[in-house]
Amino acid sequence: MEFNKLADALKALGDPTRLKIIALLNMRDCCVCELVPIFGISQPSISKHMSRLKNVDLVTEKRKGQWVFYSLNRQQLEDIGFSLNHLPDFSLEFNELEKQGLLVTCE
Amino acid sequence: MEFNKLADALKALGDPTRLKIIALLNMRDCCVCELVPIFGISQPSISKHMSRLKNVDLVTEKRKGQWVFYSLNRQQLEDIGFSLNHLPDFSLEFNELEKQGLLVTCE
DNA sequence: TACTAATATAGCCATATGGCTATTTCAATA
DNA sequence: TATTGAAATAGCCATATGGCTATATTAGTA
Repeated sequence: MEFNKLADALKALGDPTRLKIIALLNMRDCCVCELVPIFGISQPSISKHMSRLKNVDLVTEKRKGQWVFYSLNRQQLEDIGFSLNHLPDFSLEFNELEKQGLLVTCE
Repeated sequence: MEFNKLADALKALGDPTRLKIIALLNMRDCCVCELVPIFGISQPSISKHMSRLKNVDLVTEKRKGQWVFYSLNRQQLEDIGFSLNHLPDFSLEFNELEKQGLLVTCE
């Protein structure tokens, strides 16, 4: 996953409410009106959280009648875990540091 | 990992600067004065980032002479990835919803 | 066509965040 | 001891965030 996308996705996950929403969606698709009583926060607040999760492709939505059901994008969640364990190679940065004599080689 | 700790750790990772610091530490231990020219931000800003990473156990520090070297806590990073792929079971929340007749069972 | 229910959007507000400069602390050294 | 260099802390500021209420939008129904 592209580096800044990864940071964005982690940021979206780094809120207890959104993380719990992800855990709930991992069990079962949910609509907004189910999440409201679980969290005890307003409907617009839940909607805003869903919007953030959707923006980083962690959830998808599907309208069913008057409800909008949200599903977890498990692939994206896996990709995040994978990316965390396969962080990009930044040796170029160290080469640059060395070129400028800024590497600290201690002991 | 405890749920709120996980959210805190993800939040710490959810910033491009800190995520890149983690990626850099994955290659090699670094001190603050090496990170400053890499990011082009002030020394106190780097220090603050290191402090946040330390608070969620993603890095450890070791003083060597006048420098403080930071190391990645790979175990913690792995734990985060693992926890993401093994989110807690929140069926109780759905039981509660059902008890209150708030489950939306559509189609 | 109204009316209701679910969801989204707009906009407000208090707090958190990520940058900065100035200053302090701590270790090495002249 | 005085000085220098690295890192941490304090405190400022602009922006982002996560809550809220009010209002729009959309689908189902009387």
